[in-house]
Amino acid sequence: MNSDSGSSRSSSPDVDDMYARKSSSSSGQTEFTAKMSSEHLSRGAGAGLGRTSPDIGGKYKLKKQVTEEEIQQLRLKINGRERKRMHDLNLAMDGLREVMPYAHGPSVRKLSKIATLLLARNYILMLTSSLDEMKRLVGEIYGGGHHAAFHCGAAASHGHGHAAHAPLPAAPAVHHALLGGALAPPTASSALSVALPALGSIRAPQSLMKTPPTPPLQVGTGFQHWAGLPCPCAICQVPPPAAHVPITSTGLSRLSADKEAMK
DNA sequence: TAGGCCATCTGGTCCT
DNA sequence: AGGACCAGATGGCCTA
Repeated sequence: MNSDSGSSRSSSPDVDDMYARKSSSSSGQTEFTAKMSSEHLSRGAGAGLGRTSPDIGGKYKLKKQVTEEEIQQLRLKINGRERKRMHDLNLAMDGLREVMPYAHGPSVRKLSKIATLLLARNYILMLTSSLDEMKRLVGEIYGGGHHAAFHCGAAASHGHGHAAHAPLPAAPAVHHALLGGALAPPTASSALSVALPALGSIRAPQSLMKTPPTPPLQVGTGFQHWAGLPCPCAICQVPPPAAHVPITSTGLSRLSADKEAMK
C-alpha cells in the first residue's frame, strides 16, 4: 500500500523481504537492529540506544528459554503488526485527503501528513463557521426578516451545495470559502493561503504541485462558485481569525517560513 | 547538498 | 501474556 504515488519508494514491501533486506544490509541502522534482535533480546544487554530500562528479552524469556530463531520470529510478528498499524493509519490519512478541498490527481503532489491534518482542522472550523452563519440566516428569514432572502440569491449562479442552483454552462472557477474569498486566478496556492490564514502556515501548495502548475481545484461536495462573481456573503468569507488557532508548533513555523519564502 | 517527509524497527507503557 | 499505542532512532527518497 503505497499512498505516496509520487514517490518510487515502496512503503509496503513484502514483510519477509523487508526484513531480509534490513537484516542483510550493512548499513548502520540495519546492523544495529539485527544486533538488537538477537543479542539484545536474548541476552538482555539493555544498552541499546543508551536506554537503561529492562530489555524486551526479559519480557519474553521468563517462562522458557527462547532461541534466537524464536526471538526473530517474535520480532517479525511485532514488526508486522506495527507496519499494519501504520499502514492503516496511512489509509485513514488518505481517506482524509480524499475529502479535503484540495486538488487530487496523479500530477499533484499529495499533502503531507501534517498539512493534511492542518487543512482538515481548518476545514472543519470553516464548515462550522459556515453552518453557524447559515443557521443565523435561516433564523433571520423565518424570524420575519426578508432582507437576507436567499443569500447570494441575486447571483443565483453559484450555490453552497444547493443542487437547485444550476451551474452556468461556462467553465466555473470552482472554489469555496475555504479555497479563497478572493476570486483571483484560482491557483491552489493563492486560494488556500487566502482563505485559510492558518493554513497559510502550510507549505505553499504551489510548491506541492508538479505539472501543470495550476490544476483545477476539486472541491469535495457541491461547493461551487463562478469566476468573476465575487461573493460578499458571510458564508463565503474567511472565518474570523479567532476561529483559527494560531499554529505554534516549530514545524509549522518552519512551514510558515516556507510560505513567506514563496512570496 | 541540506532539509523535508516518510517507512520501518524497536523498546516502553498501558490495557484487556 | 499478548496486543495496541507511542515515541525515538535511523536510513532512503525527493526537492530546492
